[in-house]
Amino acid sequence: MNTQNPATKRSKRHLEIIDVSAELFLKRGFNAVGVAEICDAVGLGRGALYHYIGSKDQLLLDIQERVLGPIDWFVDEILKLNKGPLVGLRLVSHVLLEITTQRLAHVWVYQHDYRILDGDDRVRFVERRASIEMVVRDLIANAMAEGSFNAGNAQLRALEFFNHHNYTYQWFQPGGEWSAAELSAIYSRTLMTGFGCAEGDFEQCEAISRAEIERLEPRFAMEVG
Amino acid sequence: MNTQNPATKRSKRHLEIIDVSAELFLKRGFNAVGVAEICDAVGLGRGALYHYIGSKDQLLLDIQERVLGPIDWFVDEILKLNKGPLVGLRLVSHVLLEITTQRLAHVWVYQHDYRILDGDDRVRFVERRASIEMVVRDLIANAMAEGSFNAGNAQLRALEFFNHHNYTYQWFQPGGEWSAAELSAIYSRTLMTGFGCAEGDFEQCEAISRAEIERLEPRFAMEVG
DNA sequence: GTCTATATCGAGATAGAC
DNA sequence: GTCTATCTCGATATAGAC
Repeated sequence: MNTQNPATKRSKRHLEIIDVSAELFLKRGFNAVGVAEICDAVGLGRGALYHYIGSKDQLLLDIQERVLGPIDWFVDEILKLNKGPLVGLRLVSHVLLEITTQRLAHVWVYQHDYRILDGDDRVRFVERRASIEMVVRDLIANAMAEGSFNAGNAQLRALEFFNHHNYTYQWFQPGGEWSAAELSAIYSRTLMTGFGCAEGDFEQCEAISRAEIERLEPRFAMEVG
Repeated sequence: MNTQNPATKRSKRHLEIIDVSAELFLKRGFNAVGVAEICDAVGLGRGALYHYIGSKDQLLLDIQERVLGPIDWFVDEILKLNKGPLVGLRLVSHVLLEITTQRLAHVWVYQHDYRILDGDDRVRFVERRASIEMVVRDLIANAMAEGSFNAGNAQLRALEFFNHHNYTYQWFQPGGEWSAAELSAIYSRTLMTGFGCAEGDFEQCEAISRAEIERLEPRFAMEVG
């Protein structure tokens, strides 16, 4: 498989197909769902479907883009803000969980079916993922340097950070007991305290972060919607 | 798909096929690997392969058994030990990471391809997984009750515990920087401290746990090997 | 136990009328 | 843009000789 990067603006219909497909892939995985099933779900014949999607593999890339696109945007905003490493981490936590909950099906596919990619698509995917991981690692290294966290291996701490967030899609239930905002606050407290952050520092970080989240929210909603 | 539960003792050859298959599924997923490829990898024709595996779906169940079997065994031992909730959690952490690192390919398949199961197989799988989760939730509830952890929602804390552990297979590299034992110690410290556990309590738990791990190790090796 | 040949099915994708 | 008919391929599984 080797597919072009999607540069074109997608029609409303195309977006609908992408989102419906993600829901189908969620249940049994990308490979187990046939294009016939997608046709039924969106109410189109084979010909019309292929007119939009190009290929089934391209559909996988489009689903991934709807995960990584908003995250990349938000992470850029975080770096521009430059409010210190603790706030930075708290905001990364926020965006990871917002996407997990708002695009749950897409995240399932993103996390599970990327192994189907090969060639340039695979390379691009891995690089993009690595760049977000580097941002987190650097934030953690800065938090250690300024004394907010205990000294330690920043790389391993970053892996712990992603562990803690990236498994959430496995059990999260929309309309259940917890919202993304609540989970982010709880996860961040557990992690930062566990990394040696003082209570007072965390509370201060929490207050600043909440204000920034509120400020960024409308633009983020535009980006995701 | 609906497959019988594997009750029979498996031959050495059969085990080899199961393990080689897990390695193949690791890279591109269960559905993307054909039986032809498995035949090539183990050096058998179709007929001989099917003589051992019964069906490709049964292979999936056998792989899962090689993850859940040792975990169930170890968790039973932990409950029999009854050394308090902190030690219990520390030992669950240990076994989860030992299996993740010693059976990395199997864990990939276990985590990724269980959605292919349906009917009774799916039900059994989910129930088995839930019973381990309940053990952890109860240990956490006990830790809260005895004051070792801050008060809070034990269910959510259990989800955080599994988040932190169960994503490790995604990035763990055999022969890399960290061993399962090291990761377990680090994860447990992060989580317990993050859950409000005092340093001293954790150190005491750590000492007891290490002794128990050493004591159980030979029998665990038998179980896994 | 192991082989080869084959049955049977459903997959992704395309052609070409409308 | 959308449809139906069809192409081509590779999948799991089985049959039956050795």
